Amino acid sequence: MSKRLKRELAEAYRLSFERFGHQHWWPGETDFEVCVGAILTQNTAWTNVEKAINNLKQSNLLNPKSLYELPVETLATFIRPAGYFNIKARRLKNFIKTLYEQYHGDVQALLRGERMEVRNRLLSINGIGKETADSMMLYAGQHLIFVVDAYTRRIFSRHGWCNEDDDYDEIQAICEENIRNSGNILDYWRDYHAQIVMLGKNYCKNRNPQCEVCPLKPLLKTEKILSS
DNA sequence: GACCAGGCACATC
DNA sequence: GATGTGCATGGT
Repeated sequence: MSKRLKRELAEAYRLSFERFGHQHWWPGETDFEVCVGAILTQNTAWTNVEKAINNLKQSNLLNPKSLYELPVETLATFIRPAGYFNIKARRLKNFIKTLYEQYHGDVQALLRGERMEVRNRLLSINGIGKETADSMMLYAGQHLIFVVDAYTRRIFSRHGWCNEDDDYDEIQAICEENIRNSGNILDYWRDYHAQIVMLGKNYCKNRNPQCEVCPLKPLLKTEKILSS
């Protein structure tokens, strides 16, 4: 039934890995940096996020205590290159307030616990949605949870692996059920999501997909599977 | 100059 | 519950 789906998703990874190699995500030296990056990269190119993070690093502000004490208006000036800097400054402050006041600035403490409990804990922070929460859990924590993003929906629906209008949780369920391997699943899911982003950035733009040179081209002509 | 980027919350119907 | 809108910089 979904054997074919499993096979295609495994093949998609293999083809992408062959092109890009292992991505060793998430980029970031500490789990705290991963969380900050997860908020800053919302609807934003990573190159812009890097500038913002470097601004914080150069001023020795990239730690829970410093950012907790930094006024939100000042924070906004540092993260300006990441775009949406006013709203993101508030979102970062919301996250850090919870982290600092309830978990002593300990990211591992914040991320510790049963998966849905931790997820709901993160989702209750204004400015953290499903993708941001799941990214923190998968990459900063050790949680087995699959990160879905705009590229995932686009690539999966174009290949018939999900429906165009499936919501976040539906696509996540498809991924978690059908993307398995016999080795280290945590590492596999981390790099699988990274590969999806690489494919999306390079070959699957909204208006102008580059299917001819996409490593997934061999999979494109297959008939649609997975209907409900 | 148009388009795009690793979303999210909120208003309105 | 579905749909629309504001948020903003920087690269192609």
